[in-house]
Amino acid sequence: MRSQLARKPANTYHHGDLRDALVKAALREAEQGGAEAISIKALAKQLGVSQPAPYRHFADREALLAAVTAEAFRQLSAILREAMAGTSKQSKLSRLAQATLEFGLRRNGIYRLMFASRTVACADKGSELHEATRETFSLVIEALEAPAVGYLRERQALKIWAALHGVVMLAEQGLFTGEAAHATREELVEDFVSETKAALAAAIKGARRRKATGT
Amino acid sequence: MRSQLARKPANTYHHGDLRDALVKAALREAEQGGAEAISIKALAKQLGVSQPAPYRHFADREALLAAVTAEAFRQLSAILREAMAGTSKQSKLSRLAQATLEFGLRRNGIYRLMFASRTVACADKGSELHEATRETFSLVIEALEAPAVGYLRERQALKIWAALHGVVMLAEQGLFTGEAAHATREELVEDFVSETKAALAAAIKGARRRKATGT
DNA sequence: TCGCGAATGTAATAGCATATAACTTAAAGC
DNA sequence: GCTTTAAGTTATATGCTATTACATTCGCGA
Repeated sequence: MRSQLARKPANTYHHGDLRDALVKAALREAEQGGAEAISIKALAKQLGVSQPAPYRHFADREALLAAVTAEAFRQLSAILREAMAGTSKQSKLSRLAQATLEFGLRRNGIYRLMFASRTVACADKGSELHEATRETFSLVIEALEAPAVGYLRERQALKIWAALHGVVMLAEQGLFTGEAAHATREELVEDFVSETKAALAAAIKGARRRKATGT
Repeated sequence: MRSQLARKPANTYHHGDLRDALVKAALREAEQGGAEAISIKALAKQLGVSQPAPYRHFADREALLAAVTAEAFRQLSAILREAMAGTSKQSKLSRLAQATLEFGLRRNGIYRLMFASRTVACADKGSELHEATRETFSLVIEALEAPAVGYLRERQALKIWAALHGVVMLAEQGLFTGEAAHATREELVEDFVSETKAALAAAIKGARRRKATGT
C-alpha cells in the first residue's frame, strides 16, 4: 500500500492502491464541476494507468460515483464533528449549521454530488454510502442537544437539515446576490437555527406535560 | 408552424418547428432521468431529423438545457398560480407549498434540472431563463399575502422557498422512508408554512411599532 | 412571379467517453 | 517453487457531442 494520490511509477506494473487513489482523485475533480467533471479516462491518465484499469475496482461509473459520494459524506461528518467540538460561544447546532453552509458553498461540486444527484437515493440499505449518510444525519440529531422524546428530535433534525440544504441550494442559484440580497445566507441559517431551538423546547415541554397529566 | 411534438413527415425537408419540438421532447425525457437523460442524438432520432439538425437552434447541449429549464420554470409558475387560485380552505401559501412539494417529487427529474444543476446559476441576467426563475419566485412573495414592509416579505419568501426545496431534496434522498419516517413530508411543509406565517406577522407588527414610535 | 439570400436540414467525420474481451504480469498462499 | 488469482494492458465496439461542407426550401423584394 503506497501513497494514495500517487501516479504509478513508470517502471512498475501494479499501482499499489489504485482504488483509493481513484476515489481521492475523483473527489478532487468533482470539487468544482460536480459529477460531470469525473471522467474515468481522465482519472486513469492522471494516475498513470491504462484506461480500463479502473474497471478492476468499480463495475461502472455509477459505482465509482457511489464510492466518491460515500467518502464525501465521511469528510462532511468529520468537518461537522470538528465544528461541534469547537469552543465558540455559539451553540452546537449553530456551529453545525454554519459549517454545513460553508461546506455546501465552498465545495459545491461535491455538495451537489452528495445531495442533488440520484446516487444516494439509489444506494442499497447497508451499503457503504447508505451508512455514511446515516452517520452524517445522526450528527444533526446530536447537535440538537435534546433528550430523546418520542420522535421529536428526529423531526426537528429533519426540519433544520432540510432548511439548511434549501439555503445552500438557493444561494447557488444566485437568489442572495444583487438586488435580491435581502438577507445574507448566514442570517437565514441563524434564523432557522433559533426557530428550531424554540420549536424543540416547546415540543419537549408539551410532551412532558401530556405525559405528566396522563393524557 | 405545426404541432410541436410531431416527427418530421418522411417526405419533407423542413420540420416546421424543430426548436419547440426539441424543448418539449427533452422535457419529457428529463421527467424521470434529469439532465443526464437528455441526449441530442436521441432527440433528433425521435423527431425524425438528422443528428446535427438541433445545432441549428442551440449552440450546444448547455443552451438546450437552459431553454428546457426555462420552460420548466414557466410550467411550475403556471402550476403554482393555479394552486394559489384554488378554493380549498387552506391558505394561499399552504397551497403553493404543497404544490411545490408535489411538483418536486412527481417530476423529480425536471425538478433536479431546475434546482440542482448549475444551469440557473450560469444564466445571464436578462436571459429567458433568468426571467422565468424571477417570475416563479415572485409568486412565492405573492403567496405570502403580506404588505411590502422593507424587505420583510422577501426575506420570509426566501426562507419558505429554501425550506421547501430542502424537504424535496431530503425526500428524494429517502430520509422520510422506512424507520426514519418520523414525519411525513407534507407535515413538515405545513410546519414551515405556519412558522413562516407567524414570523411574518410578528415581523410586520414589530416594524410598524418601530415606525410608530419613531425609532 | 422570378430569383436570391437566409434559414434550416443532411452527410461525413473528428474526438472523446464508457465499457468489454482477450491477454499479461506479479503477488500471495500452499 | 508452483499455482491461483488479483490487478494491469492492448485492442476494440459503441454512443455522444460538435464541426465542416453541402443541399433544400422559405420568404421577400424587384
